[in-house]
Amino acid sequence: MDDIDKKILKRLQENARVTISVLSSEISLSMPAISERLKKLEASGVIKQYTAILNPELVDKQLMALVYLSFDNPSHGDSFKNFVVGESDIKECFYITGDFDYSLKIITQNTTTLENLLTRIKEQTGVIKTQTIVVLSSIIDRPSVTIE
Amino acid sequence: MDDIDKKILKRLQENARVTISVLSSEISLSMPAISERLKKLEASGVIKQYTAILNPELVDKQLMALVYLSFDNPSHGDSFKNFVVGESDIKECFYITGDFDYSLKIITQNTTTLENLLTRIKEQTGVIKTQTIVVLSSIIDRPSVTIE
DNA sequence: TGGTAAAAATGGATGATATTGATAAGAAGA
DNA sequence: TCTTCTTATCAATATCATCCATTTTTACCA
Repeated sequence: MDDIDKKILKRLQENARVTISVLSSEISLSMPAISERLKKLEASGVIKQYTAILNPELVDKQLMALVYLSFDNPSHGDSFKNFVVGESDIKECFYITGDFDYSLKIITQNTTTLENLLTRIKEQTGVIKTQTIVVLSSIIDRPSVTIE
Repeated sequence: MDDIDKKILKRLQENARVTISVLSSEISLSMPAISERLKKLEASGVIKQYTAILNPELVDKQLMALVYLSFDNPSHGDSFKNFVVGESDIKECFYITGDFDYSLKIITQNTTTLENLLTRIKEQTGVIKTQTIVVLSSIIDRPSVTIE
């Protein structure tokens, strides 16, 4: 991955719908050259996905919360993973160091839907401790890793 | 925003580089109609951004950490925000309820770069307490909010 | 250093895709 | 019912992406 690839990635992070012809003129490389590099970046897995970032308030997801939880023993990891994958309002799930085992980021409609989700979480077998923190405001929320 | 708009958004979340002609045939609506709806969704701010999600391991960002911090009084919010905006390894910064004032999600190169960033964070005026949690593994990491 | 093979870039032609403008269909309100 | 606004379609044009043959560049090794 050289400087040209980094320029392509940086541009696609800013705007994933940028055309190859625009990339071509900005980077001063022919369109087929850009196109081939892009295909390789996609095939190699450097680019995981192209996605549209939506405004949460405008699609009726007004509440963000962070939930931490612990299990009585580590054997419940697989079933918990299946649960988490099926809950579309759980946006992040990390296995972490510290007092808790997992951290979750939840983006949901309102306190009612949060309450229901928390109930489902606490019903998972092996969950012995949870802590919920409500996000009051988002200072920054950058997608993914960035190329310098 | 009707069902057709939701279909467009859902598809763009899956793949932000999907062409209008593909959307047109999938949704059974003419290309100009899709194009116009898309422009409106962009102009209204429902679509905040199109971005490429990169593989952190393949762009040399191997370490994720969650940092919590408190201020001695609320007056330092503005300067802290400026600081956070300038630190590209800080991916999320939320003002939160609970024992701490802010939560940060950091994606960085290694323990050395994390240490340096933590030092800079603790140097911010008014910071009286921090806690750092290292992410061991990511179970799920979904971008943004989703349309059902 | 010079020669060779592999990789990457270019240019022009072709095919696909997007936009424009004119027009028609459908819904809401007087 | 008529008007008006919105949203759709169609056809033409313009733009864009891909393909393929050729050239240039890079990397490697004698």
